[in-house]
Amino acid sequence: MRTLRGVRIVTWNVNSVKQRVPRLLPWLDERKPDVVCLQETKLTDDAFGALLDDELHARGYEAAVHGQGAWNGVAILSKVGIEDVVRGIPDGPGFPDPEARAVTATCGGIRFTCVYVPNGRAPDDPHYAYKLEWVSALKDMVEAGPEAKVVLGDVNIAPTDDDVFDPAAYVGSTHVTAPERDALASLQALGLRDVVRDRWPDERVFSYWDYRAGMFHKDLGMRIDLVLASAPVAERVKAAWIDRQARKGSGPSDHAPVIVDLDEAPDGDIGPVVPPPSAKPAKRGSHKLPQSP
DNA sequence: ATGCCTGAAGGGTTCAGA
Repeated sequence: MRTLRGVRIVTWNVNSVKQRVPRLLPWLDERKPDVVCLQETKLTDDAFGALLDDELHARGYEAAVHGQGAWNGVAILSKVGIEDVVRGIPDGPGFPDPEARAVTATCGGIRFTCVYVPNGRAPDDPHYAYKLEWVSALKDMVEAGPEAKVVLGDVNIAPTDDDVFDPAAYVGSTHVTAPERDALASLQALGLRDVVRDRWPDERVFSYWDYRAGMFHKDLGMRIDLVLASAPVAERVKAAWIDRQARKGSGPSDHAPVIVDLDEAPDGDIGPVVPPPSAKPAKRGSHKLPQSP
């Protein structure tokens, strides 16, 4: 366990950990996070272990995985211990059966809940009602947890219109509707702070860009991958940023990792808040909608 | 074209993702 350097925590929807191994392992070596929450692993627990156990152990990680074949799947990797693992949301909703969308563990004294919130598909789809029920059940579980906690992952909800490249492009779609935003706000009302938005209140900050139509190149994305921290954790944040570098190059996920560095001293001077140069988001500006030919 | 990529499963195509 690190006691002097603080703790670096991450959430990253990797969109198939099997396909992402060539990006994930070098990224772990480069960024050296202490706790990594992964979503859309798309592997059973046995397959995850066969693929990654040796590579992770060699890097000092223990893993708590909750997966299934083909779809969904979450995992927490930790260098600072991993205890009291809970898979899924006990008594939570399913479609119709429970899906592998949450895993919770205590790492370095903080309770981490790694989530992959259901997509919802469309506001009139049964998956949309399931999504709202799922977030409500998540809130109940998190509320019953300890004081020092972080809920992080792909929440599939853009908290505000500032979190999408153009609100007009999403009218009638999921991820931006009032009931979804209300459900997210109810979760945050437990005292969870959106630490990336807190750090970049007026900046254009996205975590997901569609693979198609050069959306990443044009920086037309959404911010749907969040790190929500309770006060004892949020007070320790010394940097919070989205690693757009990991979205570049060949074979990326369509999501970028969200990185949060916590200072070790809960009540000490946290010093200047300065991210790496590559982390500075572009200034918010006007952007055209993608046009159909 | 109104799902423009990508991944998975299963089968030469379809579904799902946000």
